[in-house]
Amino acid sequence: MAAFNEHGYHGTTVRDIARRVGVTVPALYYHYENKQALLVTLLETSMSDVLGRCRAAVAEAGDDPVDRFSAIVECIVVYMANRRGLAFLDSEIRSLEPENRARYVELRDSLQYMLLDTVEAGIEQGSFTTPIPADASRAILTMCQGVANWYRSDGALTPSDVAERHVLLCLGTVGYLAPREPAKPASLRQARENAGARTRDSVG
Amino acid sequence: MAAFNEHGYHGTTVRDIARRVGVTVPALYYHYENKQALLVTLLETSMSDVLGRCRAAVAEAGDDPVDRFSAIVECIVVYMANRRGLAFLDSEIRSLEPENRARYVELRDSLQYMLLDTVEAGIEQGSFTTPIPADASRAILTMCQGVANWYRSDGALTPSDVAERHVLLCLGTVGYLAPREPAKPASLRQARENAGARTRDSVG
DNA sequence: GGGTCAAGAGTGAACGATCGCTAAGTGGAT
DNA sequence: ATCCACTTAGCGATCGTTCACTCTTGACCC
Repeated sequence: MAAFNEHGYHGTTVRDIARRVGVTVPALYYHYENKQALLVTLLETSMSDVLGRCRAAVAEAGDDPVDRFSAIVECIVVYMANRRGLAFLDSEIRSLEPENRARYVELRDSLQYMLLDTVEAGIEQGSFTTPIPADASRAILTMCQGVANWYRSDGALTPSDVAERHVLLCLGTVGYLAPREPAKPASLRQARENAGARTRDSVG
Repeated sequence: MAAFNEHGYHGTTVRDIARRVGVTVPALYYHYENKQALLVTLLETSMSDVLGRCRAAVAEAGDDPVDRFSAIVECIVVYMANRRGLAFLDSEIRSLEPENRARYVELRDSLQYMLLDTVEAGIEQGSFTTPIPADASRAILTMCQGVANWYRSDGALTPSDVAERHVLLCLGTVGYLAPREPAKPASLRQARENAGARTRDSVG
């Protein structure tokens, strides 16, 4: 993953991967069919992982669409910040053969639909106001995945900090306005109330 | 650009580039020092181009931070939708040698600061309410550049449509709330008023 | 329990192909 | 005569991949 992330798929040599793992090249070919299989395995397990975590987070979040939405965003951002190696996720799918690419896109779409479901639920109950939930969901997923591109663990913000900020940003993107009843995580509730407070100040 | 976009930097052969251009390989080397120079030229001219367009758009937009902000977002998205070949922009900078990479990052930062300036101006006049303008600016730039990754010209939306929607989304991201005096482009004014209308409905 | 054998996991060496790049030469315009 | 734009041919290096082989482990039969 580190190698693919540093040099890209074509820029990474099988010899380099073997060296990092600490085995010889034919040993890699004993476990994986070819170079592409290495990338496919990496992409699919990673995407499945983040998808699974988001499903779990959403299940824990309860019934409120706003909580569910926040949980997904938080989950994705924390994952991306903690595992920066996945920055290349979306930029290397062009190196996949069609059927491998299709399987990966399917996983990614699951995540986007999950997001879209909560956004639409939020709109239905009046919490979210965006007239274009599908575009908003795609944009949010893009900006959350983008975190992996710039986050550095030696910076000032922890992954949780970044996640909290992105929850705030994303709530704005879907047109969330009014502050709500206290949510479960204290940090999220605080961020949301901050947004709500400023909202009220500005609206007057 | 098409070749780099399809296969990535390392995945593109000099022979392929030469073939697409319609010349032989040494003819390329007569005009460019090496393969990297081809990528550098492409990245820098493209980034300078979008930066110049944004500067022009912001100059035309007048003094209102909201108008200026909207103009930048619209400009970037239209550019990305029209020239999809630039999708690889941010994913190929890792293939650059350090000094080339630094020059490109500098250009990109100019764009981000331009965005940040308008966001902060908007906050100062009370139009935008986000407490984290820097994070918002970065997130917005990420999601606007992301348009190049999925936009297809054979889809239902024109570049202008997509730009309009992203203006709406991005206004939400920076915490824009109240509808304002009519702006210049009718489509933008309409989108903004839609957002405002729904905002008022929801807040009650 | 000792001998046999098959499978698993890995190695060193090398294959053909293709890569980025260049030396040397050609034709035409100034 | 000289430079520009470009060509053909081919260089050495490196790529993904495979061949043939070794070593270890564990199951099996007598």
